[in-house]
Amino acid sequence: MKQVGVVDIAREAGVSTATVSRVLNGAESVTGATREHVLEVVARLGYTPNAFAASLRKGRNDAIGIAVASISQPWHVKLIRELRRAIREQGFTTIVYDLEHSESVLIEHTESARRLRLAGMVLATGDRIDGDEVRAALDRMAGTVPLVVIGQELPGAGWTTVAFDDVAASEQAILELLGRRPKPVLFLGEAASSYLSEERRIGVERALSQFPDLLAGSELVALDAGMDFSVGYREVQARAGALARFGTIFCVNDELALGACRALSELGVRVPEDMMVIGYGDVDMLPYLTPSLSSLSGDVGGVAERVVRALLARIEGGHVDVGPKLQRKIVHRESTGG
Amino acid sequence: MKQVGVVDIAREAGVSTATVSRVLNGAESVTGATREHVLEVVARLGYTPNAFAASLRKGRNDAIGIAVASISQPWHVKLIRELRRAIREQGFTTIVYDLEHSESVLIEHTESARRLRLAGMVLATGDRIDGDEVRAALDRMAGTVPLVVIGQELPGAGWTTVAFDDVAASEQAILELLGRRPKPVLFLGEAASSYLSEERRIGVERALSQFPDLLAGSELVALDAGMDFSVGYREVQARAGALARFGTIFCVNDELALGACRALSELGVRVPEDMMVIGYGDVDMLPYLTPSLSSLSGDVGGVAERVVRALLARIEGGHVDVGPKLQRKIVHRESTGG
DNA sequence: CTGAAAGCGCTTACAG
DNA sequence: CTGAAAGCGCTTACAG
Repeated sequence: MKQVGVVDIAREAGVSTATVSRVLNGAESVTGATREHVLEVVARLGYTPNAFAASLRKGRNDAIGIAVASISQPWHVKLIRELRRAIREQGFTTIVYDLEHSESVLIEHTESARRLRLAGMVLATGDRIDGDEVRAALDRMAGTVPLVVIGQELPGAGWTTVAFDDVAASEQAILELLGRRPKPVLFLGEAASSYLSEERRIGVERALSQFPDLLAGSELVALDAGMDFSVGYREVQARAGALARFGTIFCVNDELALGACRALSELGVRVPEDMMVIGYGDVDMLPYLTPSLSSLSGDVGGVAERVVRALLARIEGGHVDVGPKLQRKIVHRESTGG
Repeated sequence: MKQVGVVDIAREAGVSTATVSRVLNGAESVTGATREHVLEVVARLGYTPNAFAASLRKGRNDAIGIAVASISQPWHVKLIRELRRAIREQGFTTIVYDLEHSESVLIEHTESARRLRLAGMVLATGDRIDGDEVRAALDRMAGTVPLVVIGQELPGAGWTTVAFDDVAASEQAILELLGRRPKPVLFLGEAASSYLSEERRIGVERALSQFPDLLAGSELVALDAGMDFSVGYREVQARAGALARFGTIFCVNDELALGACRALSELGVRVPEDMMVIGYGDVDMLPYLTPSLSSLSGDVGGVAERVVRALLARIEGGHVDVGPKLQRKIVHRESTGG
């Protein structure tokens, strides 16, 4: 069964394919009566234009890619929602890519973006993108697809960056928590593969360096095993005997913090009385946990807005000043004493 | 700056565009030397084929759509991962659609699927799809795009369904829990808009109907407000005075169960001593909550495998017997007494 | 306001 | 094993 095309519609409606195309693309010039008639035929024959033919002819694709490190992480899902909303307001469609924290998947997606001649691409990941292969793939993609990266700045990159000031956020949070309880900190971060962890660790160190004795007692862990609940759980369990020396567990994301809390509860360590716990991202579920979890929150809608503004500027061949890094704020809940 | 195309490669390599195409599509017939040379030129000029032109000419698209009710729900994300893996093994690419629990978004996506001439579509949602408009859009899509639906069966539908036997799962779970504690049940489900809730409610009723006095004391709630943490929390809070009469809170998903637990904890109701709580889906985080949450789990990988098998059969114009409904099993954790 | 015709960039019978 | 040429289904100058 052959699908119906413009020519079928044109023949049936007694007009040219040009007129059909004009009606379907909302051209002003078509007479009311003609328009009605064509639309009636389109509906009757159940015609849907072939997107490939249209894009090929137009020489452009109105889709913008949204690539996130992992759709398993609620923060990224929130970001996707906000970006979609902002992008659709500008008349573009979106296509979501899940990187699954994998370099090879990212590289594949850059190729897909090129093949599809995407109008633009947004990349949000805390994983490093400065490895040789990844960097080359991104540079290659950015050559034809305007790119905006969320979260990390690379020297000499051919794209725009929108980011939170995580160094400052971490520093300030640690100072505030040390004010509540001046004891060493256990920082659960990720190894060299994570740009975000690096930034956040630097902030923590910066704050602690004001108190050399506390810094000496602190432990800044660099994990290699991903960042989910199980890892937070395992790392705290592994330090069961040494927990008394810490006053705060500072986690590079909310999932780690959740896992850490579970381990503490099993070990009989009370939160926040014996240990404060805080995460990063301020995901929706945090108020509903027991204890409810404190976190460093950031304005996702604000990020989306900036990203889209920057992307549109790039698409139109210009640049735009995205302004200073965005600020985070600390949200206290039970896990830091409310 | 015009993008480079096959003709540029052909000219530079001193061959025809046909040969370039053959090399790029892995045809057997090309000589080793020619192949090497063409690939060298492709790499040197940084050529990426135009996906629109290729698909238009080939008359097909090797992409399969995966539409889920909401990517905010971890169970759906797990499903996406498994489906992607299974689909890619078959040589297709995937494209993810987030329905955001919205009928209009679903309808838009069916149109997108038609325009893109997708090779197939997988739809996973617990929301009803038998409303007039939605049903019409799905029928229309299924006319050209092979469709497999996960989770709900519709009479006379032109697609294949793969589903869990949720009626049986709920019935069995309730019977088991009544064995542990013969008290009335508070069921938190969704209103008429949810097919899944309906199935699960029926199972619960079926089990309770064996114990008329318990059925009389039970309450089967039909919520209208979505299914996230906040709803579970609010509904339990709203029944603060009446909780003593129930022995179990049975939730239609894990997020509701999490919210319910938080409310119970605030009200000083101990889980599981005073109240058992169980959810649906067995999401990854459950073991790390306090208390850890019991749930009805299902084999997501098994679903993905069946779906892909059914979809391939449809794509090739045939049908396939997907077999009986899949079984769930109850996973006991602290919230039901371990 | 409308139509005839060219052409977007590929792939694939067909011929050699 | 390779090339010349047709054609996938649209949209858009161009002409009327």
